[in-house]
Order: sequence, then C-alpha cells, then structure tokens
Amino acid sequence: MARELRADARRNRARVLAVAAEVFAVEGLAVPIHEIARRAGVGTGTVSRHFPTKEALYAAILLERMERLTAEADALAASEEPGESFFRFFATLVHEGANNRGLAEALAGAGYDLDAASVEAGHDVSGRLRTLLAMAQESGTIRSDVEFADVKALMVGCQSHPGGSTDRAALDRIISVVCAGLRA
Amino acid sequence: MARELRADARRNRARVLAVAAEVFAVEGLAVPIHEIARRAGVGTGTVSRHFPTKEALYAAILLERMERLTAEADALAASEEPGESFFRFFATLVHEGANNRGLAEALAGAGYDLDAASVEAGHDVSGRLRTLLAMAQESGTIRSDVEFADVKALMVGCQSHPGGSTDRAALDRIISVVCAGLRA
DNA sequence: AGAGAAGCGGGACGCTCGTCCCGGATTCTA
DNA sequence: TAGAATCCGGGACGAGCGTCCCGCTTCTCT
Repeated sequence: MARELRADARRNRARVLAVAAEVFAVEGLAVPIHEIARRAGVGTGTVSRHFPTKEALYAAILLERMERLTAEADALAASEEPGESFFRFFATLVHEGANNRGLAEALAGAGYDLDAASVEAGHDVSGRLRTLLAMAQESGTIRSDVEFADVKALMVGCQSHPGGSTDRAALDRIISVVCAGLRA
Repeated sequence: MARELRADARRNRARVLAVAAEVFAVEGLAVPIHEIARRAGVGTGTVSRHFPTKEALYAAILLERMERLTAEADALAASEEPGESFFRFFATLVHEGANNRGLAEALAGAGYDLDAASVEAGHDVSGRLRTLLAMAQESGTIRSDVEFADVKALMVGCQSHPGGSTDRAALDRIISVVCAGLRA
C-alpha cells in the first residue's frame, strides 16, 4: 500500500502543505480550498486528491504541531515544579495559538472534530493541559476549585487577543493576569 | 414617514422579532434567516421586508439590549467605588453574553460591524467598559499596565465557557479568577 | 524512445444562505 | 361592502464553498 509517489506529485503535495500551513496560520481555517490551490499554483483537484477533505488537509498540518506540543508537555510533567510547569505550558499554548489562527481555532473546538483525531494519534494537547493542571492543583500552586473547562476558556480568551501575533508584550501581560488569578 | 403599519404587518413584525431574539440568544448569529422565518410561521419575504438585511434584524434586537447595558454602566460609573463598579460590570457582561450567544458574538466582534452602529446610537458597551477600566485603574484597584484589549480578550474567554448558560457557579468562578488576576 | 500508468487542471455539481420579486391574499377606507 | 393600498408567501437568483470527475499532460520504466 506504500506506493511510491511520482516525483511531481511529491513536489505538489509538499507545496500544498507548505502553502496551507502558512495560510491557515495567518488567516484561520476558514480560507477556501480554491484559494489555497491558487496560491500553491495547482488545480483544486490536485489538493483534493492528496487530501480528500478539507479536514484531512489541516489535520495533516496541525497534528504535527500538536505532536511537538504534547512532547513539550510530557517533558514539563517530568520536571520537579508542577505549578511552574503548568504556567509554562499554558503560556506556550497561548503564544502558539496567537501566532497560528488555525491552531487556535482547532484548540477552541471551533473547527471539525480534530480533537478526536489527535487523541487517537496520541497527541492530545488538551489532555496534557488537563494533567498539568491536576498536578499543579495537587501541589497547591493553583486554586483547587478551578476546573479544566475554566482554564480552556481562559486560554481561548488569551489567544483571541487582537494583535497577539505581533505584540508579544501584550500576550505576556494577559498571561500574567490569568496566572495570577489562578494562583491559590 | 411614520406611516402606520397595517395590523397584520405589526403582528408579523413582532413575531419575527420575538423568535429571532430567542433563536439568536440560544444558537448565535449564524442561524439562517429561512429558519427564523419558518419558526415564526412566516415567509422569508416577510422577514426581509421588515429587516432588509440580516444585520438590520439583529441590530434591532441587540441594540435594545446594549441600551440597557450602557445604562447600567452609567449608573455604576456614578457610584463611589470605581474598582467594584468595574468588576460588577465585567461580571454582568460575562453573564449576559454567556446566556446570549448572539450578544457574545457581537461583543466579540465576530459578526458584522454592529459596534459602529451601537456607538452611533450611543449604546457603546465597549466604550463604557473602557471608561470603567480607566476609573478602576485610576483608583488603584486594578493593575495599571493592563490595557482595554486585554480585558476584552478575557471577557470573550469567560463568555466562551462551555455550559456557561446553565452552570452559573462555573461562570462566577472564572470571573473571580480573572478579577483576582486584574487586581493591583 | 515509446507505451502505459500516474497525476494534473479546472470546470461541473450539489449544497447552503441572503436577498429580491411578483401573483395573490388581507386589511383599511370611504 | 367594494375598491385600493398594503402586505404576504415562498420560489428564484446569485454568490461562495467543498468535492468529484474526465480529458489531457507528464513522468517512469523498460
């Protein structure tokens, strides 16, 4: 089943992936497929052959990014400071999402059911955040009454900060507000 | 220009307004006009005659609600505790938005340019929040480095809390987290 | 180099949604 | 109560989008 792809097909596939990653990051998941095809200099048929559905296209892009994020979370979970680990991962997610509208939308659940796919692939970003939260609460760093849904909502809010992709200071400021509020 | 509306026309207009208010609150601004017409027991033409565009329809609904909110903000601004006034108004907005998806989307700027219309009508909810924030910072209750955009982003986050329309405790909890974080 | 397979382009199709329009029904007025 | 003004219903139309398909091109392998 692992048929070799023809050389031009490989090239086109890579072009589409690169363009789509860029476009999704900057403009969100709502960009039309036609537009991605146009910018990649290919026909729409080429896109939909490599990625039968739109969901498949950004799953290919976002799952890779989620893999990196879960790896980072696992490293943090192994560290010795549960509280700081949570704050650090939270900040990472916010920054990542602010610079990648597509990812932010996916994490916010605004898109298709990408969450299920990521869980299945073992790249469950939300799950790691939940784990780190539990550890931080266990250690007494974070208010014990906050729930995971609260944290997720706050994360979505931070990511929605206008100009968050350019104004790094603003992002750090809003993160510090949230983290201060979460502290026990 | 103030031509009297025919009796059946008045009835239909009121039905459409009532149904639309309900539907927008529960399901957000994305519901099709056809669906609103169907639930109101009316043709789509009837809706679009009374409200030439979709934006006009929910402007008619949301502006009234925004009017109440700005009035409340003005009352709070006249009180003697700038800090608490801000927190109270913030909480009001979050609760209101959590129980009214359409309003939350409008405040988040997700919809059309309703903000401009509300400013023109003197029901500038965002503006009032900005004013209360400035007063609270002046009085030293709130960190002086936070900006209005930060507050707005946090508000959007709180409103996006899943099940915020049913779980009032969760809403109060996340609000308390944010307010604690904002304190100087 | 030539045959056959693999891939490409972009138009076609189906769907959803907002807006417009017109023949017919309803209400108002004299 | 009859004529005229007003309003209603819902189908038509156009725009935007995702997906599929087919005639043609390009690559690969011998």
